Amino acid sequence: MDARRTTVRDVRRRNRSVLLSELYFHEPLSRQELSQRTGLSPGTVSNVAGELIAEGLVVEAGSVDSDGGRPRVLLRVNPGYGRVVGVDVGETRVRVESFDLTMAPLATVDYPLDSPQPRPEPVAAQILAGLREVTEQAGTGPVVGVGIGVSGTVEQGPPARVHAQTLGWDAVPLERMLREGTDLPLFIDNGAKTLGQAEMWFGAGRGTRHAVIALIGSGVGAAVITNGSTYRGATSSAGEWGHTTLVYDGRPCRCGSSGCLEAYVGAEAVLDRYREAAGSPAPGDDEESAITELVASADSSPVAARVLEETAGYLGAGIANLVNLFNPERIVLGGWAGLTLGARLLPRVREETARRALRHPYEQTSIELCRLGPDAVALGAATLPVADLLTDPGVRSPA
Amino acid sequence: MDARRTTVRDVRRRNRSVLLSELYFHEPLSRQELSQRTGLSPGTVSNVAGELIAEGLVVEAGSVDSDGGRPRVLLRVNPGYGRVVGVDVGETRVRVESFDLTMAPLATVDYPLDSPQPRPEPVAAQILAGLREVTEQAGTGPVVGVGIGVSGTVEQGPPARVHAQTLGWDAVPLERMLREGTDLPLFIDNGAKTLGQAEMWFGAGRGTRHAVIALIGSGVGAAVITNGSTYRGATSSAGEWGHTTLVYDGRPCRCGSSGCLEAYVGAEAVLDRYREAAGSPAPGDDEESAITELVASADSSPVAARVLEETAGYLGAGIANLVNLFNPERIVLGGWAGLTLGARLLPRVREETARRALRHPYEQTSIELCRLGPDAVALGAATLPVADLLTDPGVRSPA
DNA sequence: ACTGCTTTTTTCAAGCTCTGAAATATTGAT
DNA sequence: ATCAATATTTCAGAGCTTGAAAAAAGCAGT
Repeated sequence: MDARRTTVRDVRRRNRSVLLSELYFHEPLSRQELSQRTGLSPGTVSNVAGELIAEGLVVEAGSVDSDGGRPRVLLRVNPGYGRVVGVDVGETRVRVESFDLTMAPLATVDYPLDSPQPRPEPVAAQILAGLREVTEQAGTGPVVGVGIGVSGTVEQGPPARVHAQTLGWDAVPLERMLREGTDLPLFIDNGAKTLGQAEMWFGAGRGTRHAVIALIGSGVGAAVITNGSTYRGATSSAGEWGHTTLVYDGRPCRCGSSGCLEAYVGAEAVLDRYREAAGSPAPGDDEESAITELVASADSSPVAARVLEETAGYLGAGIANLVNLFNPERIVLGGWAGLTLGARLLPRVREETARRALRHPYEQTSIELCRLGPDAVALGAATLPVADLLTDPGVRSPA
Repeated sequence: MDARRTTVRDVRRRNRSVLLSELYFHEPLSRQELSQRTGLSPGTVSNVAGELIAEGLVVEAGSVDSDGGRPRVLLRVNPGYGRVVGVDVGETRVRVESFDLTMAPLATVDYPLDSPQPRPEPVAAQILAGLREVTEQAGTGPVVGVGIGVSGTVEQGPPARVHAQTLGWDAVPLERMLREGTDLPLFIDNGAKTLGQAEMWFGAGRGTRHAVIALIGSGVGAAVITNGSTYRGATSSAGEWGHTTLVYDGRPCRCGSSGCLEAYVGAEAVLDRYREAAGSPAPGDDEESAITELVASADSSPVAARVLEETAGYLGAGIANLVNLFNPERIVLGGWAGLTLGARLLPRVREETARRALRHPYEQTSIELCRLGPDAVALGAATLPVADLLTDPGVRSPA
């Protein structure tokens, strides 16, 4: 099927990748441990590690006793080998953040969007300005790459194009637009997917290979991770959980269809349902505080309690669908509304999911809350160039 | 992540696989064409092909002029290298079928199941008997492997266990039970998945890498193919489309939940809905003829027309969910009921899907009918050992 | 028949890569 | 100092692919 030849050189590429990845996620490690973990012979580990050290990607860092014998020299990824930048193009602001190679944050800038439906050109300009800014601030070493998480679906190009209904963007060639201002490697992806990536590397998804990060904000989205990598489908718009029909011919959804999950458990939808049930809007200046208020009032207000109870039902059913279709090891519930609602509703959501999902896949799944919060979109985006580096560490020029 | 070392030997393994697969799906091919298609140098192709020929996996088959020069020698996979057996453990019978390596059918035997809830032991005995039978009948060459498609979810072991609610099987160690009667390599999988595999190789899924085979029989299932291979999830029970909630708190489903897709578009459910609407059961002795009758009567019976129209709506919504979540290139509608209903309803189903799915992923998808019919479960199962052979052609002993 | 021309296959030295075994390095204990 | 215990490095050996050159196999014309 996959008619791609393999040469001896690919062997080295792959083994460099295996070694570096192992080190990245389990540092510090001695050559000897590395040999055991990767299955490579000590000779090869020594050889490859030497190469990586010479290139500056890896550094020796102290040593540790080994009862009686020569001490083990510990190796780590060199955080200063280079920097990566993550960009979060949200619905209200552009955030640009830089990190060292081990994802320690270095600098951040935020730009508010001037309109809820900003034109793409100024946004691209903001991204480029932010890029310059964080690059000039703290940190040394070349920028290895830039990851960009956008709240919309991204058609992987080249050049990548962005379709974002909420921003009013249709097939915006963001990659080409940025390309005019920078030569750095660019990685553009959907924001929900980059957030999912962040949870997989550093949050509640750690250690699993099959997970779904279910995100509830004003809208609803998901990142599906299968076999350790983000599931994209044919044109990388997979995972549109929010617009999955849950209530046939139910409430109208902003996508034009009706009965979508988002029309029931999205923050906006929850508040709408409350308003209809209570006859008056939920208190709070904005969606975010309104949801918080709603959850807080559940103990005293029967109406709020009922709306939340119903929400748990819908959400449980939506999650059960994920369980049945994807059979993940873990479902991670996040997004700002997901966290607020989940803090109270998680046990009920688990029950409702159990009631509706098939027993066998349900038993294989744990349902948990996100650990990183909704601001991790930029972190996850910055992860993309690092992942690329780990997958194929070798094409780039040494520092 | 994937801490697996690679050695020089893997290079040969992979290239053997690439070459053999290319040949399998595009034969006949000359060495020179093979070199172009795989990207391997002529020298390597010659070398690897020679090895495969010596082992009997590949044969030279005629030659073809090449204007003016030395004629090209055509190569093909040797159909007589060995045989494969496919088993279909359905709800009413066990079918065992043998094929040559290129999937030309050689022999078939059927055994009716003595009860709708047969005990596993006699079924295993029937499989083994069928295996002996088809092996002794037509065909020569050793049996390379046996694939088994079971109507239930299969927990890939080892040993593989089968959970089949309709058969009344719970964690049946089918692999171990068969192992006592044969030493052949066994591949056990869900019947919907093997049928999907058959459609991918020889049916409506050919040429795509991302597809969903949606199957409607008495129940409803699906096989999801991503990146060219069947999606299994963490414990290989992924793709349970039929028990996905489509109508929140809707009709009760035999799985214990309610509002499942299966409770609306499964053959049994369609007939139930007709009975409720018409006040009398649909004509026909069994489910299959009843569905056929129902479709046939739609032009004259308003009730039948309405039930079918509603079915198209539910099915369209269910398919739209697949489109949104998996973003496939193609949706293939099959199963005996799916084919009968689809013959009439396909245009309406497409419309309903379009109405409910997101525009972008919908435009990437074509919706078609199965080409192989529901009997291809055994064919698809027999495909499993072949796929294994193509992936790693080398461990086995030469013919 | 023989020669020249064209195109396909095979052959082969070179250059990589991993491995297992042996050699070397490093440190604490005697 | 010397020994013992480990950790690393070195190195010959074997397996791969490659690109170039050589060989093979027809066809056409003389």
